[in-house]
Amino acid sequence: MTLTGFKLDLSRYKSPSRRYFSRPTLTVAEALLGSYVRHESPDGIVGGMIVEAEGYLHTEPGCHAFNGETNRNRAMFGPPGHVYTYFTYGNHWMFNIVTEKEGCGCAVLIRALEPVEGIDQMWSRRPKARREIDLANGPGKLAAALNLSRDQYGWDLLDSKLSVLVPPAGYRKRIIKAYGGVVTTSRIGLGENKAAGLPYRYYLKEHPYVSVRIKRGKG
DNA sequence: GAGACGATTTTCT
DNA sequence: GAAAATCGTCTCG
Repeated sequence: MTLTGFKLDLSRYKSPSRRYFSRPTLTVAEALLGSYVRHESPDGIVGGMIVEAEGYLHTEPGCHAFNGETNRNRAMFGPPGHVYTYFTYGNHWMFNIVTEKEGCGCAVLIRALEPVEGIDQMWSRRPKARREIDLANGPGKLAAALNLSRDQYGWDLLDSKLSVLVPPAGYRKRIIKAYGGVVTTSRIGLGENKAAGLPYRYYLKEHPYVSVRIKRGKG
């Protein structure tokens, strides 16, 4: 039983195929809600259910790949289902999943999750958190809680210590319903001239572990 | 090699 | 609600 009352049955989750990640970025971003991220880190397994994600398309300036390939964003141009991590604001790592065809430059930012496995380890990696809800309700917090950083850059989610597991369709529908459906809004933290208004953010409406609830856009 | 900036978090008012 | 903290990456010279 999780803190939110919904009984998450991890045994029903399975590894997706490569095709799961090669679909359109926004499709993947929404599909990842209710999915599970699991990291078999050296200090133990940590994992949780994704409750918030954002899509980034190479065609819009909010995306790191908008201006082409660089040393930093190279992983975004790799095969789908691989990991793109980057460092920002002097302190924080962000965890992204590459989508669409290889060479596309598209990805999904995982912004929040509900801790399920390895919660003790998450507490140790998030010493400033006061409540369990604060362990991973933001992209920087999430990466810290899951022990993700430069080390995971370019990893394959289908063949590494870091993986995504997806629930059966019917079970996923129950999850979505349990949390009041999916909300679509504009993305968080983008400058005004960086396609800030595009509705590429998705989260579980009533889930308490979502990072930010007030932002313009539909929903 | 210098300067500007950021897909954030935390603390203080 | 405002602002500091903090440093890798990119751009330009």
